Amino acid sequence: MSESELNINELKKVRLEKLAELKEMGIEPFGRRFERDSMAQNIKETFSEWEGKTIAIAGRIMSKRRHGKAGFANLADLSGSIQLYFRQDDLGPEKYELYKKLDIGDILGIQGEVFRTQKGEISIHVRNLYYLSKSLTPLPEKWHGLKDVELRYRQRYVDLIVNPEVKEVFVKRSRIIKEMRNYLDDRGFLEVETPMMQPIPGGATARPFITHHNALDMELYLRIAPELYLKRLIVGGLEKVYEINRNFRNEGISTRHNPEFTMLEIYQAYGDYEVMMQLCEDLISAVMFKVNGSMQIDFEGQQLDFTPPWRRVTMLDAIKEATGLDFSLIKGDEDARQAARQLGLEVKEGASRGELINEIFEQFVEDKLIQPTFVYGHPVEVSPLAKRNLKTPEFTDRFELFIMQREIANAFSELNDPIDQKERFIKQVEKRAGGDAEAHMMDEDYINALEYGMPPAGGMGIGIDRLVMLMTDSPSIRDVILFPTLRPRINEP
RNA sequence: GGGCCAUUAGCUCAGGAGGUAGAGCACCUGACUUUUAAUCAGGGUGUCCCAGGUUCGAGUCCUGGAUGGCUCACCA
Repeated sequence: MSESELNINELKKVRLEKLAELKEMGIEPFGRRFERDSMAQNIKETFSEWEGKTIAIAGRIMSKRRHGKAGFANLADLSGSIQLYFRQDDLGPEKYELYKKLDIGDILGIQGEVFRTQKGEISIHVRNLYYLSKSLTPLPEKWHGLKDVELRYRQRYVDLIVNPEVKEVFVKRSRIIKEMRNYLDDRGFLEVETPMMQPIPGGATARPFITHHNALDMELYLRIAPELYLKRLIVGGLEKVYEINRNFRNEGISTRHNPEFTMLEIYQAYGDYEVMMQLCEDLISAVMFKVNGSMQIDFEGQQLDFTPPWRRVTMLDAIKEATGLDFSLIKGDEDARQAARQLGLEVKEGASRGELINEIFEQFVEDKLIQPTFVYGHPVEVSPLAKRNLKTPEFTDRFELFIMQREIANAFSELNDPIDQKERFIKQVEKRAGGDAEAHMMDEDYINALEYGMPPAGGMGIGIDRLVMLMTDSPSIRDVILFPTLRPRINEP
């Protein structure tokens, strides 16, 4: 006997005995294909059409109430759950014995007639039952469900079985993404796939995961963003492209950060950041309406209103509003450092005006942005891939969408000047040499692509997980990712 | 990575001031042919997260560790 068999608990032993008994009766406990013709919720919603009819249904036994020679059980499928009624006089002693042996968690195929009990519960009067899968491990308690968050994330399959609201979140997540695809496909955008493993990880400032390719004997990085590849496609003439896929960032984990997360990135040739702003507002509000049926949602007790148009404010105006500081009057780096110190910020040696503007924004403004708000006009220092603003070249044509203090989208007019781009890469490389592990690496091939000529373009990234959090009122990113990253646990299933 | 908190039965949780382990659900035995958190009678199934230490004695106190949650830092 192996150790795991020795350590098996009593509850499991009982089920293994039942399994053996089923086999002795000639019943295969792990069945095969079952042709079902109905779903639980559908039967309940349109009962009059089903009453008295014989149907076939399949699902998992979630509860059982036996009364001597008759009894009930509840069967759950994807749609919901429905009550089953078993009666020895109708089933015969052999099949009734199968009912008696049922455990909560077993997966059955059922044939029977739809009816309503004396107490009014729509039910199925079972005529035949087929074991499709015997459950050997008992499920958590029916009333409280599974609450232990660690177990919920580690064993999401159990979470999905016993906590119906979890299933709803992920069904909704799927619908949100589907509606995004519909929206973009309808407007002529082409969905593409670009490398997840990149020799130079670009398109964002973040630490990458490093891996190694044996045959090529080279380091590869899991992508931190698809941006530079998608823009190569804009150079190539695909004009309107998007990608919905995972990014990987080797950084801290929190309620808003998972090492792998899903981004939607969109690029449109001949557009700019204002086109993207419009697209962003249209896209998110359209998805919101299709999925939620309303432009208002509750998030952690806060009413959010997605009705367009959304507020638009420059970063400098937002700072002025929150702090009283008018950076249009604070010109040099030294004056900026002085102003930042007055706000109580710890100012790094040599911090530039643009960097400080960004820092002040993050410190004093972000947490005030509750309703959907576009903040635009970011300093060029923190926007190495964005086009400069024509009138104020120290700022870029860039915006971020904030909802509920979180950055949901980031977009800009794409920098298509290869000479400017190269200079900005060089600045990033200098920062990197100075110890900033998140600064960009030089990407010569990307410069090469730009040198062939990239049409002016607008580009945007939308964090899908955070949007799903908002739309499903989920406090943690782990609630919207089926299998969030956790430390592996030894000696546990 | 720092701070705070948590970890007890399959699940949800109690365990006062250190005295040798509890409840509900689940499970097992029996009764019950339209119940529904079914009911009734009986049964406790445990590495009290791990390793040390203090003590006559530790689920409880101390030290270290593991895992998780929140939070700060970092970021999207």
